[in-house]
Amino acid sequence: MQPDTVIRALAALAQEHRLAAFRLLVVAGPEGMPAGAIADELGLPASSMSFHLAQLVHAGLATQRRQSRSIIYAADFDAMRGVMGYLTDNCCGGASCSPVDSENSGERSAA
Amino acid sequence: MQPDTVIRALAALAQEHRLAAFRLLVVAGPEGMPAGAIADELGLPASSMSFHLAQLVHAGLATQRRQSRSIIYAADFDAMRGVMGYLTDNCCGGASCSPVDSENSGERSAA
DNA sequence: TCCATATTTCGATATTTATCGAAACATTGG
DNA sequence: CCAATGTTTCGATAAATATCGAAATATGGA
Repeated sequence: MQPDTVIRALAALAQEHRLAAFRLLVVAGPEGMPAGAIADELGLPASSMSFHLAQLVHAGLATQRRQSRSIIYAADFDAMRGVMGYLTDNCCGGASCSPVDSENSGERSAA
Repeated sequence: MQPDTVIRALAALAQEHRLAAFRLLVVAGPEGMPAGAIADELGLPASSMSFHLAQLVHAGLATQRRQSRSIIYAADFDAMRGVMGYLTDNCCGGASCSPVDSENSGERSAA
């Protein structure tokens, strides 16, 4: 993953409403969530939400598909994995920054 | 780690020169690096570099200490760990987002 | 066809961010 | 005390971003 791609992804997540939206998409899983439901959940006007969702898509962190009248957004987990990989490789001092601690057997579900 | 803190950190890293600077600090380790050396490395005017380094410090990702005439910046690895933990916990679908291939993916792009 | 629903695009505006030279500030050495 | 060095702060400006109502664009159903 190239620095420019990472920067776009980080910029997309570095905003209150987009981070919240992305978290909703992560919870929603591969099936995704319609734009209106996300806007309702976050209490944002449709046009503002559309603006932010478009940025997530443009950053490669979310996908977009139409289903009847709704447009369904879904998190792109591969892209997020790529970002995490880049940060681990380039922005962490060795393995000490790895989110999966050595004592933990590999799962870090809820904290 | 609170969303607001994470957002500030992500915003700090979501900029070409700051991401490059932070990577230099990560390589430099706890001893850190003087502002001038970072500016030289990145080919930026001192005032621009100072602006970006201040943002890294304000975001909590770097520390600042004076040593004689130089001001030494160093990466705050705990803060970075905190960011990684938040992303893993909240922005990844379970453990599937863990960068398992970080060791053998020979990707090493320059910033 | 006509209307309701779901979402995006447009337009205008306010805020934030990035840039960099010049000037100011702090520290060291002569 | 004065000059040199390393860095920050100031000022001005350009560019990007966030906001949201209104209008436009799809889709589905009566």
